[in-house]
Amino acid sequence: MPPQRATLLQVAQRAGVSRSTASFVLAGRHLDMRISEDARQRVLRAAQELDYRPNLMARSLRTKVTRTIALVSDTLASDPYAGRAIHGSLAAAVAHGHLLFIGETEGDPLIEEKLISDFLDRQVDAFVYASMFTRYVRIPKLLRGRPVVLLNCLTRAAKPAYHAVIPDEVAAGWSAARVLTEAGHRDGIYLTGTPARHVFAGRERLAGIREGLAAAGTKLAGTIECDWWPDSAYDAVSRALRSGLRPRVLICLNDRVALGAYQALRGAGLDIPEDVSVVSFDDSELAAWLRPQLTSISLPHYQLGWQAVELLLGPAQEPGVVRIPMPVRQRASVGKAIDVA
Amino acid sequence: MPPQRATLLQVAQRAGVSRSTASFVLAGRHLDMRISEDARQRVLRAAQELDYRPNLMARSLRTKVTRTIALVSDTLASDPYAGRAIHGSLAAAVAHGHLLFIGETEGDPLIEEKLISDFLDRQVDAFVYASMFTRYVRIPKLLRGRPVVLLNCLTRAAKPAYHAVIPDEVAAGWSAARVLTEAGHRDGIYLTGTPARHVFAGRERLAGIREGLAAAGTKLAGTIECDWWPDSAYDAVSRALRSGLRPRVLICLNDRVALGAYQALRGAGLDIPEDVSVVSFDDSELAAWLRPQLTSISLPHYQLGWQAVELLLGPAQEPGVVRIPMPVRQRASVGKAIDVA
DNA sequence: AAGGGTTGCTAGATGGGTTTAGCAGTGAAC
DNA sequence: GTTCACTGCTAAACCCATCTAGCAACCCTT
Repeated sequence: MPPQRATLLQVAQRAGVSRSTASFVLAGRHLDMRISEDARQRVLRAAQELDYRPNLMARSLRTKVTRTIALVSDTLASDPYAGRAIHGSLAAAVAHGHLLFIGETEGDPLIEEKLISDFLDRQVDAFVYASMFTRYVRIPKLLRGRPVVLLNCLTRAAKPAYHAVIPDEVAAGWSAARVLTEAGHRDGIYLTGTPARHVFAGRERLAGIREGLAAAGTKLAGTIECDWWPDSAYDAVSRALRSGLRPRVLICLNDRVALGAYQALRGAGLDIPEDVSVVSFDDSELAAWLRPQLTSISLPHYQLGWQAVELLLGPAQEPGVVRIPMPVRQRASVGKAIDVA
Repeated sequence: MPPQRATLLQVAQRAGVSRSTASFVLAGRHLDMRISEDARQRVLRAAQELDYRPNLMARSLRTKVTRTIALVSDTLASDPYAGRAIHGSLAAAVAHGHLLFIGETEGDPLIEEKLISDFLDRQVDAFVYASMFTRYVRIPKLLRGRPVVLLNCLTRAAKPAYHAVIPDEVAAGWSAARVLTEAGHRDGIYLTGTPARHVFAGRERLAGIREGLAAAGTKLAGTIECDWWPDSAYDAVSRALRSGLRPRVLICLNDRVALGAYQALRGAGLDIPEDVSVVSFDDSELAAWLRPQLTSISLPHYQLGWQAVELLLGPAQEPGVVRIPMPVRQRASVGKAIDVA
């Protein structure tokens, strides 16, 4: 049996004023409304004595502002690391005095519509529309014209109507290339993992890698094709090694691929980074656990989530695509190139 | 500019009835209130034509029920896997027609108080109070006497006032022991990882392991002390192997420890499971990625989250501690014991 | 003494629902 | 012809804030 909350009426009565006066005082509008200092003090004291907290439902009913936002994702909560995007959104929401609802659509348009309706029925102020993988999306009808920021996804509109926050994958590709070229690597650089055309991260990472290597006057020696999972990478890299391939560098399209590559290289008796350097993307927990620790270009989930909510609740800006830098986590898997001249 | 929502008044006017009548019809209380079938149909049609959806803020103001719950955690959203508990809670909440707020206290009592106040101001119906690590907690003052379920934590109260949902770690210890004894292992079984007394999971897992082994007429040969991280485990196991220890089985207190153990065993030229069998706890993603795949006793985060909300919103039950089974994920890291007789 | 300005406050409408209490109208019973 | 029950509905209170419009009291001016 928690204590009954005091209402504004009770505060007003205790202070000997009307509800209106109490409301003005507590809203800090006493100057507007010319409330005497004496009355003000009485209201403030009464509110404190009764431990008054306004009923935000009642306030919101009147003001149409709930100070709540909803994060609608496809499967964000399911993914271990993408959960950090939720964490970042949450932190930014709280920093702006808002609370955060979360909801998952499982990628199902019917669930999505139901979920958004439920949020609208509760009068949420704004939405973060998030995707697990970076991709193009259509804004659901119910969200059109409302305050929405896209998290890890984009619309195809020529003139963007919404903010979109995505990781800067092209720059990340450049970073990976720079890590290698600065260590003197120019030859035997193989991409590991299939950069499927429809996978945003793969396409852009590859583009950045190509540009970065080209800028340093070199290029990829080839690609070891595989899915983005340890198993597939292990098989592919093992096969490549057995067929006589002797890479000097593997650029793995994510850390899971790197794990598979590590296992394959170890299995073939090759040392990292003495025989083969490895650089990867994502900087998941795994990267710091591998031996040697893996140099990886970080996917800043937390920042993505934070920035999305910041665009939603911070000072208004022209809608557009915000690309969040992917910082390099330099560790021990990239060695100096041996001069073969 | 999203379309203006129709109000109950507009529905009533279009149907040619009063707000009261429209409300009764839409609440399905037409029999109670003796509304003619004709009037009922008119209201229903009007509601459909106007695409009427009730304003839940207004309803909640009156009924004191918001159909929202709050998940208050210390650092749950930060942890990759514990995020699945949020996912489970979310799914259960939605299944009961509720929406879920989340909030993080970072373990700070001041933030916690502020956060809970914010939730109470928004009239949430109930709380899930969650902890990252299983541990004893005190219920915050503001939550006393309200509907609260503890997720992955416990109170010390002799007579429990709240439901608590925790993983059944003792049974998990038994399971680990059973996996080994059924494969014929009796000797050279080493615990890996320090089961600190104040760490619930460690204490209970160890107790279960001891009981399980004893029931099969054997016991632990010793403990390789280390923190619950790959690095520490790698160092400790490497050191133990160098000092001449020849374990037949390592029971790792979690998958990260198992990763370190794998690395150390591999480094010493030992094969898994031919030379050494490994069993572990948590069944994180990692377990399926290691070579050979790791047999691990699963920490069912999703189930924990689901069950907590189920206890909150499902049929009322006597408060008490609910232990969620930790299923065995049998993979390839445990081999048959070689008969040394 | 009438008119105007200022000060300090309040009545009451408003938001959009739920729910209690009760009112007409009809038909049947006595 | 009165009483009664029943049917079908509605007025208005209620939840708890916000906020517009305006009132009473006082002082000052002319």
